[in-house]
Amino acid sequence: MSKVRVRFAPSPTGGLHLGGVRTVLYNYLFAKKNGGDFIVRIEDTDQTRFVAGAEQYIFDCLKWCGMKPDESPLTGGPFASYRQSERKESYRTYAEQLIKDGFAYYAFDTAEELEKMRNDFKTAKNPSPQYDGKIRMQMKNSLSLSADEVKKLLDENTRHVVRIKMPAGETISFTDMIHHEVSFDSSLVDDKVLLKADGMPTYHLAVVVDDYLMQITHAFRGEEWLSSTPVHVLLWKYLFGLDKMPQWAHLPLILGPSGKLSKRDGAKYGFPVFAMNWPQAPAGTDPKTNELTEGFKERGFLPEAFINLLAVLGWNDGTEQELYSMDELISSFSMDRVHIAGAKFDFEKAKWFNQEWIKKLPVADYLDRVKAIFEAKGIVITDEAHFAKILELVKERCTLLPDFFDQAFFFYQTPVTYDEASVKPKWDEARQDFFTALISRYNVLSDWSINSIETEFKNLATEKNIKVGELQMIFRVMLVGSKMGPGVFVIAETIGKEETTNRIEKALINFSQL
RNA sequence: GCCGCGUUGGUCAAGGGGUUAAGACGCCUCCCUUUCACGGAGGAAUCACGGGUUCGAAUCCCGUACGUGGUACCA
Repeated sequence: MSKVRVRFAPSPTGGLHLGGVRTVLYNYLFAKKNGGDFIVRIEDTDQTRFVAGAEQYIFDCLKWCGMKPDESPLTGGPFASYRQSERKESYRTYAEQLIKDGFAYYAFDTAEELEKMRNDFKTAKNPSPQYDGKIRMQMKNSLSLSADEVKKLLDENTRHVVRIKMPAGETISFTDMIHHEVSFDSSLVDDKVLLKADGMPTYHLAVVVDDYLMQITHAFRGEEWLSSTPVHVLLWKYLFGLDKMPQWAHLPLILGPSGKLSKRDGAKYGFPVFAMNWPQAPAGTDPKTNELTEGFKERGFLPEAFINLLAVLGWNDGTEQELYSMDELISSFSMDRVHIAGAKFDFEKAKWFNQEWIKKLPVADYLDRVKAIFEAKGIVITDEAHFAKILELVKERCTLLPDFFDQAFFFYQTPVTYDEASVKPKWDEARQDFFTALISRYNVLSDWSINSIETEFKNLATEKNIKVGELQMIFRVMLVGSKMGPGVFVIAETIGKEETTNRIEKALINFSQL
């Protein structure tokens, strides 16, 4: 038996969104689990919507997520090319063969004629008439026209497409790894276009031919493809034999808060829908969408968290485990535990995954990204080891990467404003006296460690007969500006003796006005 | 309209004839901490509806409703 080969086939007409990433992920996990190959091919047959740069974008996303393909347009491999536009000729050959065998036919109808047909046959009961067995003899094609007429049209290079001739009254059934047995009545499926007038194949012809040529064993895709699977099954039967057909798995959809998750206006939900920023909106769409769409990466997600949350949205291994690394996913994943029903995406839960991964991973893993956030806000990090210590101190209170700035900026910036409302009720001469004395004590403190800083503080409080608790709160506001952050004495230790006493002094001046 | 697929708390979900119907997110209360968070202990909240089958149904069957996908020379 041949090795497992799965493929992901994005079309470069938009960003790589949640559903797309999860589809890749399940493909990837299945391939890795079974020691097979994971290949990526590009479905760039839709010239009018093709977006330059999209291919690179998709690969950048996959790379960020940790899913490097074994074969792809960018990595090469034995079945190159992996771009459908570069395989154009082979599709034509197969289309001609189908016609020769009586499974397909030429259709010469123009766009106007098709539109006319749809209008003429449109009724309340049938709002969208199909080009199917019931009406194809009334259209302009090699079935309805005489052989001479067809030859003439062909000789004159009349624009035409190739359509599949759907049989009447057959039940087409197939096995899906998730949905199990699925069947369709062939009379209800239309004569799909296989080869477009420009010579490009449609998805229907291309998947079948490419899956065959690239020896794909398992084809996993979104559930939106389920309805067109009968066409693909027939094509396999006519062209290569059902025994060579890959195993199908139609993955459940990821839904938005109200209905389907749409790629367009990703801003609508208040959370990203793309893996990474998608720099160009698809050509030909609403100019309104032509703005920068936010990605999970840019929002401050860790790839580990992003992969993890997507993996368990539609699959679980039956245990209570929720946090999985990529390696754990590979060993736990199984297709038969993928859910049938679609799942609503919950951003709150997504954030929880990120928070867990921030806590779980060493800060070194994301230090560079956080550093960039600080530098973008004007804080230059010169001592990375010190920076790492600070991140370690605040990591458990960060959900998204940008939170590190909000949680740790005060290590680098002396407060300019203070939470006076908290200090004012407690502020009096005794406290002022205490902190004035504290400066002198700290100035002569030889061991600037958290323990001695704290001991000195508490000793002085005892001497002055003031409760330590409220002094700590005031001390915190002096150092941070507000009631936030890790333990006060850790903060003092981290910013150093000089900065600590400076901040106390500065606060003393401010508080004297209270 | 037609065809396909689906339906366990607000969300993700386990459970596939007998369970007090797990767990997680979110929400609420309390503890810890005179900051926030983390952590800990609790709480509210669920089998879409109607019929069967069965001693017994969230689980099996049939309808209905609702949701969702397709119905393009888009993928």
